[in-house]
Amino acid sequence: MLNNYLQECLYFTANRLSRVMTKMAEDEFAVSGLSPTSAFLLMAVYEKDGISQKELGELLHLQPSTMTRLIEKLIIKGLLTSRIDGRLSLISATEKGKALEGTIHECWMSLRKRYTTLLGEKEGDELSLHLFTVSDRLENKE
Amino acid sequence: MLNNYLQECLYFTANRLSRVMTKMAEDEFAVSGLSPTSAFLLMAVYEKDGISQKELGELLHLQPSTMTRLIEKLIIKGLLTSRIDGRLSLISATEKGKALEGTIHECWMSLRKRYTTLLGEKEGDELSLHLFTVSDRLENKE
DNA sequence: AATAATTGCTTGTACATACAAATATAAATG
DNA sequence: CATTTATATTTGTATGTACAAGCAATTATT
Repeated sequence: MLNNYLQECLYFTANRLSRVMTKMAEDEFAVSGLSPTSAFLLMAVYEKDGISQKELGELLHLQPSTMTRLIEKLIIKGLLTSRIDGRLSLISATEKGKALEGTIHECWMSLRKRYTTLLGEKEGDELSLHLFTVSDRLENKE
Repeated sequence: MLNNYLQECLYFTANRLSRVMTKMAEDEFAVSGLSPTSAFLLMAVYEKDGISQKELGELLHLQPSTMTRLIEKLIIKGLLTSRIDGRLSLISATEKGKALEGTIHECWMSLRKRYTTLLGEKEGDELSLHLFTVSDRLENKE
């Protein structure tokens, strides 16, 4: 009976999956010396040098204060720089930051391989896309 | 291109969904004065008075140290008691804890209603069950 | 029975994320 | 142009969860 509650509650199942995936991702990204989220943040900066902090937050679906803290750490590590433009904070990768691009990409591929091996490639990708659209539906309507 | 990375990465989509659902659940459980996880812990104790801390952890898929901390808080609130039996810690609800059963059940139903309204009842339930089995598959095979 | 190994719980510490309030800049309105 | 409002960021603080190391109690081995 309680098991039903747990399996049927999207709060619980989503959080559990999140914990499992986080552990797996931290494991795969460990060789880069970065948390998975920081790694993705860097990827976003590779794609668009000088991207604003706000836009980064929207991409990653993280709160402004969280962005401040994440970026702060990466600046301290010497991987990012920021310059202020009006009320925007524009973020770029340093040389040291750019040097990590290959490693990060490899980590991301290992991670993907690891879970698609367990779930099947098709199912893994479909699930991920599904979760993306579900989050949208849950968030964008009030 | 980056968007693809984000939509295709189960780490990201799972974590995003987890954040969305956590916020929704905290919102719905607020009237009970409990975090959603604490509320589910109490539900587990209602179902099996004197359940061991270990078994609770297995049900909720949380680490032992996390269980210690969660239970500790609920004991301080006067909702649970624990007694030691050998190396097990057996957990029961106090009268005050039992008095919350109705409220908690209502919160859980509102939460479920809230997301099934957005996703459809069938899809919401199926997704939850799916995430449950996916987590199992990702965890139980090494 | 005495020592070793296992099991369950706790404690210290750390990390990711968030909210609320504060700050700083820009835009809009009178 | 002065004042209000909106926007982007930062800071202080809080919460949930976990890991690693330690402690305590039980079980196994000799």
